[in-house]
Amino acid sequence: MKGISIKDIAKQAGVSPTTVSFVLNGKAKEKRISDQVSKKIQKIAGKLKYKPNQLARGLRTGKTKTIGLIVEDIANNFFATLAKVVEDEADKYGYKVLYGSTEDNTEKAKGLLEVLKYRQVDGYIITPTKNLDKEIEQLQGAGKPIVLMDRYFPQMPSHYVVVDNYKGAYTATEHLVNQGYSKIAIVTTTSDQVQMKDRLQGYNDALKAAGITANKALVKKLPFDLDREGFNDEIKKFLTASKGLDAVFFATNYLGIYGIESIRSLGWTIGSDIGVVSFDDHDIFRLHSPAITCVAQPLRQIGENLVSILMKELNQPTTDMQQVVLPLDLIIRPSSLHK
Amino acid sequence: MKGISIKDIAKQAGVSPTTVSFVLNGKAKEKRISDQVSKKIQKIAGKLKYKPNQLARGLRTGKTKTIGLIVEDIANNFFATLAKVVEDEADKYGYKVLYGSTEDNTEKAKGLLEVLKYRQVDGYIITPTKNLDKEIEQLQGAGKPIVLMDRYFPQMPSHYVVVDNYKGAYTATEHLVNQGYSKIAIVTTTSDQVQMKDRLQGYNDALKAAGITANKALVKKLPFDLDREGFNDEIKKFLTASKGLDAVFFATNYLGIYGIESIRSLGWTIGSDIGVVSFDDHDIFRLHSPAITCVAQPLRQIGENLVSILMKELNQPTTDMQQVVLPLDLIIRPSSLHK
DNA sequence: CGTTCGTACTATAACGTTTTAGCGGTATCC
DNA sequence: GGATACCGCTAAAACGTTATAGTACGAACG
Repeated sequence: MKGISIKDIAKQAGVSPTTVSFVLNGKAKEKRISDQVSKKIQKIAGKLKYKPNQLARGLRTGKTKTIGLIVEDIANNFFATLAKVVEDEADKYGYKVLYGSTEDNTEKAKGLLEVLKYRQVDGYIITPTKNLDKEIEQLQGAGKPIVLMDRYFPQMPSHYVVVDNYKGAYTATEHLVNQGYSKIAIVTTTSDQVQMKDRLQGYNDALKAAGITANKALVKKLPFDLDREGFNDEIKKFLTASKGLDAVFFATNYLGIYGIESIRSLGWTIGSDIGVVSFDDHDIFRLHSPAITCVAQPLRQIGENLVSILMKELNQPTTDMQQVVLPLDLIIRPSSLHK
Repeated sequence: MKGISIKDIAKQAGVSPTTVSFVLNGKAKEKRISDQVSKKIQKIAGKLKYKPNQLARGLRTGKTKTIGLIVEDIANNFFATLAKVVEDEADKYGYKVLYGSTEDNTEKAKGLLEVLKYRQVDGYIITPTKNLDKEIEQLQGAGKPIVLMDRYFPQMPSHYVVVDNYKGAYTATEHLVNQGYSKIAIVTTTSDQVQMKDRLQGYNDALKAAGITANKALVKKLPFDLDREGFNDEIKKFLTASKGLDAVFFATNYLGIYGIESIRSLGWTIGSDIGVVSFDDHDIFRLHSPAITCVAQPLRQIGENLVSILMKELNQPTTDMQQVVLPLDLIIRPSSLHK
């Protein structure tokens, strides 16, 4: 069950494969193929439902019309929704998406890059892990367009699309202060990557601006690779250890989810016993009672920017880096209003 | 920045590309290449970090080591989690995944099949839409292994991995009856595909078995393409129109989520005012207060089965169809206990 | 009338791999 | 001593494209 090839069309039209290729690639004018022949070829191609073999084309041209999408965890709501947007947008340009999850593990990420590289993807959208800068620079050096997302390497020039993490965290913390909460903790990750640093900094600066002195005991950093129980145990331990604590800011959506679960299992009432704000929106936050205040990322915008930058680079590479920082929305809900 | 090719290795080793290919494909013994040469080639390949060009290989062999994953909506928790499992499992066999979302739209699904076909994926995992049987049969006819998931076409032989929808719905409904609820509604989709039919049948039969006469006014079918507000409006309208209603079974996870939102915005108390059970588990159901009883799908098992069947078919196609029906777990939570 | 030019195509090579057929040489057989 | 078999390897073709160089033909030019 072989597919239709350019040769089949050539045979039927009584011309050479070269001519068929020219016509089908819109080079009829340029290559001075007569309208007559041109139309005949078009018609036959249509009738036979000819679809170019992307492998052969890729082998010859070096372009596969495929982009690699590397995320932290495709099962996570944030990345899955983004994957959908990327799929949609890429499709508009005729590109398909190969995806992979790093689990925030640098070795896994390197493996993914390797595989995608020898699968000849044309460009990459990457949520980088720690220490992935060397590999990324190497790919860039090889002329492969890359757009980073969610985070980037401050010392390394690159295209990226991120959100204003600092301001998001600042606004969230400020909001808690304005609502009358004063002993405000943050639960974040052990990651020292820029996005988490910025969030922590935003939290710290907002407290300082409110005249609240920093208290290291109110900052809890958790590793990525705990399981559900591990997260819950750690969070509960942390929350109960901090006397007088009256609000907590969770720095990622999954921390927020575990956080809610933990607080509930402690029997505390969200809002009055403890104010809660989380980074990232999620159906859960909207539906929880009380609903959870959050800093929402503009997912569609992020995805659109990622793909449009990548496509621009694929078509006409430039030397200047496109760096987009999108604003965040603070969505205020009851979880932070009942002090 | 060309990659290392088999020719580079051949040159360095002073042998022909053929020999290199034999050795690197493990055919050294079979093709009687001497250990000496064999080892030399291995060493050079290792040193140069040779990675075969998958395009060239694919062009020659017709195998791309890529599988196409067609789901309803990759942004949906159920499908995203599944995509992760499929990614993991496929990786074990050296396969990568190209994905696409149908939005339950047959035309989109056809488009996806088309694209994946001329991208030469080796096999498919498909959540079929209505009327996709013709296209699937055609692909099967072309010798492409396909495993269906979530649903299948009863009149068409195919491999599939599904869950026991009938029994799941039956058990869920029976549970509501046992808890003392008696006027039990179901909110399902307009889809007349087998998985939804089975769920509806399970619901009906469980009621019948309990001596409760069917009441068409308690069955609500909603189309897939509403927006959030549309779903909420419809559900609210339905729930308030049914006098005496004391429990409701939502037949998919997204319906369950909208359902909770709707019930809450009506000001009803889940559990006492109205018992709730949903199909599919979700973080939301676990974290909601009260937590929502649900019929959970064994995601990892589904994914593992899908990939393992597909791989078996890729390696040694058989004529008999592998059809797996996995059992479901009823996870009982407070939303269905307070009558 | 020989040269140049333009038109409308085509032959051929190349991309990197795998596969088939085969080659030159030595050893074995009857 | 001629056929046969094995050994260790290689030449060449093929997969389906695209890009480069070129060709055959007629017209225009000087």
